[in-house]
Amino acid sequence: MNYTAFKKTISNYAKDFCNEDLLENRKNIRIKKEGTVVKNLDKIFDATLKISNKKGFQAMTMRDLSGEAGLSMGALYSYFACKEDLLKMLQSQRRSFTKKILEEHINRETGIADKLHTAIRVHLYLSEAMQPWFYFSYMETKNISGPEQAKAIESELYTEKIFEQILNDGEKSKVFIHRNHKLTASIIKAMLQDWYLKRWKYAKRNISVEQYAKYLISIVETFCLSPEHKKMYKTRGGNGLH
Amino acid sequence: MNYTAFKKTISNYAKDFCNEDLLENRKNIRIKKEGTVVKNLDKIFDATLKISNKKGFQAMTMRDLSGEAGLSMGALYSYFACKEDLLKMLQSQRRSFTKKILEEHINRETGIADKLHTAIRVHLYLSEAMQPWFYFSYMETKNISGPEQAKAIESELYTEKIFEQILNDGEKSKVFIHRNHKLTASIIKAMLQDWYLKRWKYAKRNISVEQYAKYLISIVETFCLSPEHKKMYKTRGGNGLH
DNA sequence: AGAAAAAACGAGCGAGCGTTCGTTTTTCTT
DNA sequence: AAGAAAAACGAACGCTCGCTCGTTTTTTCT
Repeated sequence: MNYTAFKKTISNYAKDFCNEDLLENRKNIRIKKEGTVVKNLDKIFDATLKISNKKGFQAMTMRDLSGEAGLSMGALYSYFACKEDLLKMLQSQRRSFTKKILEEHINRETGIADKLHTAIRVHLYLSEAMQPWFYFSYMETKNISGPEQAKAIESELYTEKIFEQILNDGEKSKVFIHRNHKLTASIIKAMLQDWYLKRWKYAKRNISVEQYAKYLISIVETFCLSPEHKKMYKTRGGNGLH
Repeated sequence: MNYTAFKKTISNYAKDFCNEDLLENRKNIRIKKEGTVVKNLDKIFDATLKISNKKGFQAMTMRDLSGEAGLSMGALYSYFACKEDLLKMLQSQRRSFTKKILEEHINRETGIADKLHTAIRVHLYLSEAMQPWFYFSYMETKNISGPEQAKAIESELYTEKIFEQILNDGEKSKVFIHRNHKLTASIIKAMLQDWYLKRWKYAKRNISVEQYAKYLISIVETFCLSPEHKKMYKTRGGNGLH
């Protein structure tokens, strides 16, 4: 699946998901009409990401946010109780969305090598579609309160575990050779993160998310795929190098 | 060279270097005795990194810093004019030190493959020895003022360029195969950065900097080394896999 | 259209920030 | 040991922050 197709499928998905997520925080929001909440929370979240990714969440003032979101100070506080709650809402919404999409795509695949491809590709596509949030989440994790920080770290390790599991399963069925899979999974995660942490760099060099995905997959396969499977894969249409 | 040996050589180095760097900012420091300046700036820098890496530089108050460094508010302001200047001093000192050490080690090597090994290894060792600063520098870059931010980005691209150059030279002399070296250099950088950005993770798993270096080198070589050189290297004592 | 409900508004509050400077303590000099 | 120079001190200042609440504007309902 290419990136354009992927983006279409998730933007349909996003609408249903948003309403679902709202129910949890509904009690803390003073606004009655559902439509208004969705519309304005969207503006608020976008503005938060835009400002925070420039100067940091802590340095963003509520006056900055008011200006960028096009809502008065008073209006803002109809949607959340305090600055920290705004962050909590934003984090929990995006995190559960990301998890859901990622799992669905991986579970759809049956072959081990395909699972690895898909995990890498979908993670990259997700981080491309929601780059501001992925960047934000990475950069702000250490500045947030204890319980929230724990959730962010757990989420990070969870993704890594997915890769480790795939590599372990692949070794059992002789698709991958023996390696330190925990370490390889860490390194895959690091390479995935570079895409959304340094987007400015890749944008300037005109490297598309598809190209990056291909390259990343080729590195991992060169390192992990067993010799027999390397050959199979080559005859199936190259491994995307160069 | 193992990490312990490396650390010894740079701590000797650091003392001379510190005095050298002082001269630049000497005019803004109200304290006369050189020894006092060196001692207290060290305390101030350490405290800054400790607090900032917990809650962010912007969130660190001068009262926090005063407490952690063991100096009064008034005393602090004898060493820098304002909070932002403190950051500038810290950044310029550590950045030029890092650059110097890295270059010296790489230039000492003559073989292309050795240059690649050394570049990876020394960068990892440096980031291990100065982990708080490397972490700080990465996390705070986006929050600092224009000119300082530009220097940080330039420094990031500079290191990447070193790797790209080595890979290009290596392809010419048939040590490395043809790849997109710019992209490979990016990815090497990403893997190096993961070491100091997620040290808590690697510490918990008891992975030493030497192990990580070995693993990283093996990934890069599996991907880049030409078939003939892969064989040569294996007979010379393995490539550190598993 | 007019009344009631909902949403948006923004000046103002107290707390806490970066920074200053008159004073006290420590160190050096003779 | 005493006076001078250097360094450290910390209460106080002006300003900006997160957040509130009485008021105004917009939307909904009959």
